[in-house]
Amino acid sequence: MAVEASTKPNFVNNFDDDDEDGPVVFKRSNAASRQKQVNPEVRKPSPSTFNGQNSNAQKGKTPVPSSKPLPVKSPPVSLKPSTSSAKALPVRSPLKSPVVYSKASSPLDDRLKRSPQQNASIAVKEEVSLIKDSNGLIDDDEDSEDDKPLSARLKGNTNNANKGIKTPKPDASPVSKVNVKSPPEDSDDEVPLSSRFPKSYGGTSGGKPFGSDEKKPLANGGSIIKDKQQKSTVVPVKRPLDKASSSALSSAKKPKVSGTTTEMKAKQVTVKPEQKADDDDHIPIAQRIKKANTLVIKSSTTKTTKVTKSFSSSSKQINKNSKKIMKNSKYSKSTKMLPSSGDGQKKWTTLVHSGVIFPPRYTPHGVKMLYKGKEVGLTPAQEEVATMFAVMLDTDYMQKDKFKENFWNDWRKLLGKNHVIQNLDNCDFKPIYNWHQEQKEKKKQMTSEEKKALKEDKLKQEEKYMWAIVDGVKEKVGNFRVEPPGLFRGRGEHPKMGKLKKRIRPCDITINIGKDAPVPECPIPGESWKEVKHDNTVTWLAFWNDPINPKEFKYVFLAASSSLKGQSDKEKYEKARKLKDYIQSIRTAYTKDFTAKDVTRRQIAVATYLIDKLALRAGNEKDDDEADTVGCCTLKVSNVECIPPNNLKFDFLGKDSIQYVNTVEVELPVYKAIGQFQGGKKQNDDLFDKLDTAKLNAHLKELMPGLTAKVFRTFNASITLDEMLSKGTKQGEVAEKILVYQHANKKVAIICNHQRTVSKSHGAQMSKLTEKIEELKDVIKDLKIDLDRAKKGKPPLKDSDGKQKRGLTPEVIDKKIAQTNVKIEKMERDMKTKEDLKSVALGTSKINYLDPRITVAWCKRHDVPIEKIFNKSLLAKFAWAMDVDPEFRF
DNA sequence: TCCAAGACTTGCCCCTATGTCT
DNA sequence: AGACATAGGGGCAAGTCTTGGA
Repeated sequence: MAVEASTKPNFVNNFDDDDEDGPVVFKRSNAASRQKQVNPEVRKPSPSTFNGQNSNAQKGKTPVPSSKPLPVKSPPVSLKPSTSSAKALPVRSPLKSPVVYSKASSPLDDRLKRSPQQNASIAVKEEVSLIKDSNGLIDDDEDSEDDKPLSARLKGNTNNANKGIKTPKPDASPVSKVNVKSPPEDSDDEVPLSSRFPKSYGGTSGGKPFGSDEKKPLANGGSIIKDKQQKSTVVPVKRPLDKASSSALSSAKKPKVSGTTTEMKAKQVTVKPEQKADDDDHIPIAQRIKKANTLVIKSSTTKTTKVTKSFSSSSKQINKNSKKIMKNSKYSKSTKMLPSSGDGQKKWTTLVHSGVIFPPRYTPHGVKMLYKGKEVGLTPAQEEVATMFAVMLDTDYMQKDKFKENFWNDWRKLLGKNHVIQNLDNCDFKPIYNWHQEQKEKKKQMTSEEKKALKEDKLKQEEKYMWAIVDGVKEKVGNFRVEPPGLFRGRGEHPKMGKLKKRIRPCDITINIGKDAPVPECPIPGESWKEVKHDNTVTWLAFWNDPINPKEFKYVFLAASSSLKGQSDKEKYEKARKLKDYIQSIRTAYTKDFTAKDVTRRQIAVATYLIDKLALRAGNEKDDDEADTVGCCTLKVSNVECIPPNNLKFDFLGKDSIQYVNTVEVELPVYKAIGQFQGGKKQNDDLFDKLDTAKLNAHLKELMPGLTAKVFRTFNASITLDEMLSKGTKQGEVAEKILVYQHANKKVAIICNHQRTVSKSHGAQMSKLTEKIEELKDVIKDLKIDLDRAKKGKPPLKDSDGKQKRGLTPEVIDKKIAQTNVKIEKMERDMKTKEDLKSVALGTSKINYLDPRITVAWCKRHDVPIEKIFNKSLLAKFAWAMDVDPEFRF
């Protein structure tokens, strides 16, 4: 149904392959020069053989075809007048200015009592541990066990008595305190299973009592290691279990390609200003009904009766901030959300955008690489690819044979059979590498004016691509830049790493745009889009097939701050909140099924338990041409070790080949079931051989409409935050409250196993801090001596320069000692925090798992300026959550 | 019922701008 | 002013889940 965008035949394109001869206007982007180290710590300087160097920074400016301003009319309804370039379109503002909240929301259950959980062990990569030990300061409850698996750190344990560190430990509570009180039956339900565990099942185990910690989802992290496992062939055995995913809620998705169609000749765009939030005229009745249902469900929690109490300082801050953002963007924004997408169909009514921008064409640098010590001339196309490789000489990819092999296979095709270069081993890319380094250096040396000019220039070229007009509202586009060519950098042991990711051309790209909107002009003269669609059941603006895996797509979407994304974000969290109402029965159900006779049923029960307790991902099947990683449903026998009496040790590579290592005490029936599932299987066989994510999710949907495995992650993350914040926040300084927040954030990150590589300079930084602390301690020693002397009427000691110190009365000295002590304490605290978080990534959970309303409400309740927690982008992304009632609880 | 296409979310790392310290 | 540290944002890979169609 798609319509041809342009009438021009493609044959003209002189786009890329033909770069050499290419008259084209492009320059390659410098993406290729970006180096990513797989493992920075191991990074070795370029291997002898290939020495390369880098490519050009192709950041050139792409000649952007003249773009005519869209003939968009500004909707009369725009909430705020836009400024300047805003073209009078209303742009959704990230924040609503007046932060008002309602008092309506229910005080919410504080029944969520959960205790901390976990223990586990991780193999977090480190290099710093040494230092840590020497410092002797890194531990305190739960915070400093860097070498432990992330999850392990959650435990309250750690007998460290905070060597001298007086960190106001924010909330030792939720994590380390054992929740002894036995709440009413259901009180715990909303809490991650793990938290309840001990009570319910008091797993004997000689192991440490499950105690507090283990109750929440255990997580943990580990080093980033890759390993390869083979996929065992699974013989899916079906189970009658799931009747066509009953869930009324689910389903109902897109009616495929809507009106793409032929007639699309760009007409004048007429953006309808009208519809916004509540207009569902365009929604099919069936959906409206659904929508209505949804609303009912949500009503109690979501609706915020606007009341006027604006809350103190924080609110002001928010206002201020929002203004700032608006000012920056120069656009006004509407504050209303789009109508709930309900389940689906129509995502927009009118859509106008400018398409995508292409990376600049490759500009040959002419630097010759060596083959067997002699210079070799390459064509621009050959040189381009050689350069992609050369710039990666100092990355870990050079240690990977697969990378080199794949690169060589693709490059040699370009070289041709009879080329001088016959193998990679005799290649020396160093000259190119060196050239690239020089280019980088030059760029660095540019004056700030030059840099600024470049930046402005780029902005000017890109401006028009940055925005889309959705239903009359100006929204930011996310990734409007087409990915430049480069070598594929797969993570872990990806079988395709090193392959050439070819240049994307207009004829690879499908555009999706409103029927009445003008089709974006193809920026490459003589070329045309592959197709132009008008599908309003989807949100993408453009896509192309991934050159590495043509079966997959790369989409251009709106930015995270857009209403469309905000809406679905909100729905995600609402679904997770809904799980609260079902969690008890779900847990009861799967507990019962631990001993079911039907194996599939038992596997579903155990898998659900693991997903709930450990926040594991679902674990879809993967192809052989992907890195060998697993999730819950794809765990291999070898990934789980049974340790009597009832502990399970998990060790596997999860998403992004991040290692998950965690030893956890489980309920006896689970322990036994795992043993049974392993029985008679080989190490590499699937642990859950009767299960896959489709079956699992179908089952979950029977328990709660719309429930899928990943909802548990959101649920557990958010509820953990909510609980820790509400239990851990005390009266006091804002800084202390922020610590409480960070602490909770960290815990969630650990639960979700969100890791990051330890920075290269971490060790050095720690040593430096230690040194400074030692120096200050020496200062104190001297001061004490002076104090002593001063009290006896003697003059103070001479300073390091041998000069006599003056004016040191005992009072002055006392004061100095106190000040220095404060300094030391702060440094020690900082150091501890740093050590603590060196391998934990806090951002991921903040962006994806923590319901922002929890944060906003907490900020309001405790007078913490929201921008202390959310940066500019998060404020924009979570605009929809800003007016939440301060009493909101997840 | 199964598979694969399709759409969207999640996740880690790199680079750059900015802030802080010396 | 230069060195260093850090936050933020972009980039893009890698997941999850739904749906259409055989």
